Amino acid sequence: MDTPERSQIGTPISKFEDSPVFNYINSLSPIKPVKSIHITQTFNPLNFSSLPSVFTSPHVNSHKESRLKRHNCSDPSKPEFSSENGNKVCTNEGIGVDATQLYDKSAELQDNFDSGVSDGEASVEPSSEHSKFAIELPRTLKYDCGSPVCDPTPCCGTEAGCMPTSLVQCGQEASAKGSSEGEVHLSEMCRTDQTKEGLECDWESLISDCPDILIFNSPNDSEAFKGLIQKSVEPLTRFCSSLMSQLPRNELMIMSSNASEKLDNEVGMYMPHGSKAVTILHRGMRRRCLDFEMVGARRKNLGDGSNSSSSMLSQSDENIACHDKQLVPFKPGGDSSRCILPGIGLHLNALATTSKDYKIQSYLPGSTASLHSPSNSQEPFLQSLATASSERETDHGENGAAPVEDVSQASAYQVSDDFNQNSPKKKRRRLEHAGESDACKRCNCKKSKCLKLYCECFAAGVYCIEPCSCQDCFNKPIHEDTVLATRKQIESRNPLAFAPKVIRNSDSVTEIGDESSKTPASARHKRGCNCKKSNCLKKYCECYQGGVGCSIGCRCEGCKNAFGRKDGSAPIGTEAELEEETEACENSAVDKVLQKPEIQNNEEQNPACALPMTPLRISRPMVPLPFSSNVKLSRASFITVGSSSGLYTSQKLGKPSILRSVPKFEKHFQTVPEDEMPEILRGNCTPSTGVKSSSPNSKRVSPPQSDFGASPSRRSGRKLILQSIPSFPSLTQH
DNA sequence: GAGTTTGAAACT
DNA sequence: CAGTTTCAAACTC
Repeated sequence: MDTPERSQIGTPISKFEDSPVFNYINSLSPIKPVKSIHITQTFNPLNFSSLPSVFTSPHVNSHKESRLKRHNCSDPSKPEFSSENGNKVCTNEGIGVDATQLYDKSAELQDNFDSGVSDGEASVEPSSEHSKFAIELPRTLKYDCGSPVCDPTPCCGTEAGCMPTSLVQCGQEASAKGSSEGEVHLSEMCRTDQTKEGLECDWESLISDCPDILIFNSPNDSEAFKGLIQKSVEPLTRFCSSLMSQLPRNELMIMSSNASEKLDNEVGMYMPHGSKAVTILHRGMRRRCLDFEMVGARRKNLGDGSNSSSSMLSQSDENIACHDKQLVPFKPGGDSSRCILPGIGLHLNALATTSKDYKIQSYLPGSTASLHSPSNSQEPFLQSLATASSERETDHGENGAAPVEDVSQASAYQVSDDFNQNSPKKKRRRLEHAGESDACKRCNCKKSKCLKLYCECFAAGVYCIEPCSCQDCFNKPIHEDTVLATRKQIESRNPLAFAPKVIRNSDSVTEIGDESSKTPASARHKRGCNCKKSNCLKKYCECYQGGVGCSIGCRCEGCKNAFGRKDGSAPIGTEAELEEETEACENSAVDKVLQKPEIQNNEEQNPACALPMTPLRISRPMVPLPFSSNVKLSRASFITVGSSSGLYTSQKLGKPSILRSVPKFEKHFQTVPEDEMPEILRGNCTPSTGVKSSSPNSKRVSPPQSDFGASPSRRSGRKLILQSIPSFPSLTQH
């Protein structure tokens, strides 16, 4: 349905005109949709018609295209699109683009929309240029309208007409006013990493945010407009939600806080409670990840509306924030560092990354960041958008064995998927052997339907994919509802269930001098292990698997964890860490071997990574760690969502660490401005508390919490923790 | 590749 | 909260 309509749109009138929205817009705008034709053409083929195909297989479909786009655009030099709009165009696609570019792009896109669809008030700009972009638009639009969920008719039809206008206007304004300014209504626009934008938009917010832009003859008009938009919103939001669920692994979707919230509200049914509509997939993630955020955190943003950079709580928010604020400031040349997404994977949400100073490192707690890359920082984030594919390739390429995976992952997950090996197991092993097991693990569930934490995929917050050899798998986009519901259920039972199991201190990386910090010891398993026979020397041990030492929180027996034994009596604090680290150092050659990889990882995680990554760097991390920890972490990080509980935990714990291990984390802490801290973190976030209490594992988690919770200084502690995220150090306080 | 071991997750 | 069962990964042969 969509397709035909859309295509027709190009032919100016036809059905499109019929849509109420369209009509409304037309009435509003002096300009007539002559140019719509351009758009139409573009849209028809690509976007709407093939929606199902596009979304259906997140893994494959979108990637291919995205990939192509990326390549094309990634190259700034490429003038193809550039010309007038050129850079912008590329930006959309190319992740690598600067924030500014992105910003511009959004504006352009909007423009495009205008020209293509209805000019509405935006009319101001000449559409001629837009036509050029039209080509690209379709691409972007694809994602938008394609979704089956979305009502083709209302959604697409209207979208084309409506969205563009409103958005365009806002975007134009923003761009016009100030690209320099920082404020960006553009942010309101939705974007996917590559070019797919416009997925979701908060119409209301747009309208409210861009009062200047939108001109209504009368109050009634505005209301009417809203109404129209609203109508279209619902399907749109649905579509978005579905879209998100189906986004290709590498895709990054960025929404404004408002938009995201709206989505959440609208799509609540689709999204897990408190989860963010925004889905962020990063390199590490090949699959779509659901980002579950604390709603509360987000709320703040909402309130902030335009500027509240400070309040960004969730990842998505962060992202948004970056785009909104930071991105704008961004210069192409760049401070890559500015918009640093703390850890992409992790709870990005929890971390508020607004400040430029932030270094990814701090955030990156081991969780996500660690992953391969440098992506930890926002910059990486941005880069990733632009260059995700390239990076991956690089990274893995270095590994040597991994290349296949990386490559595949990088640009097209499909590839990896396609990269069929005869048996799933083999595939899996292959990958693992490649050393990049981390990239993606595949599960082999038989009875859990991949809806329990037994399933690594599910636990990681990712859908199972072809390579999985699971049976009766429900962990697929098709069963999204079930997955979300189950997830929710599990989270209700244990808020930390989806938190990264291992919390790492990324700080170490920052401080080059400190090798000790780099040691796994700095990281700890959130709950600790309970090993009895493995002596914490095998992967059965989650601590060992995660490449971290055991801590007091562990209930293991006969612990011989190479990364650090739990000292029953020893305080966990910094000292403990030091001890552990020392031990680790002392460890036999084996340990050393093991440790090395870890260190490397840390480095990668390190904020430094945020800087443009050199292939070397990338390569290092890529090196297969003896432990798959990286992998898991990476995954986990993405997943985490949830509740961020992990973060919270770490935070609480972290406090103490700050006191003792000031040197390590100090920097980070300093860097972090309170303003930027998420509400949750700042305040007594109930969530954290709740998490603690609720968590079944409270055993380990709770201790630190309780201790800290009592302390008045909590706040500061949290801050510190957030940045550094040393989970266990906190224990030391005692 | 099949079977065993292990410990987390889930259940009672 | 503790004990038991279930489950799937890790490991061994």
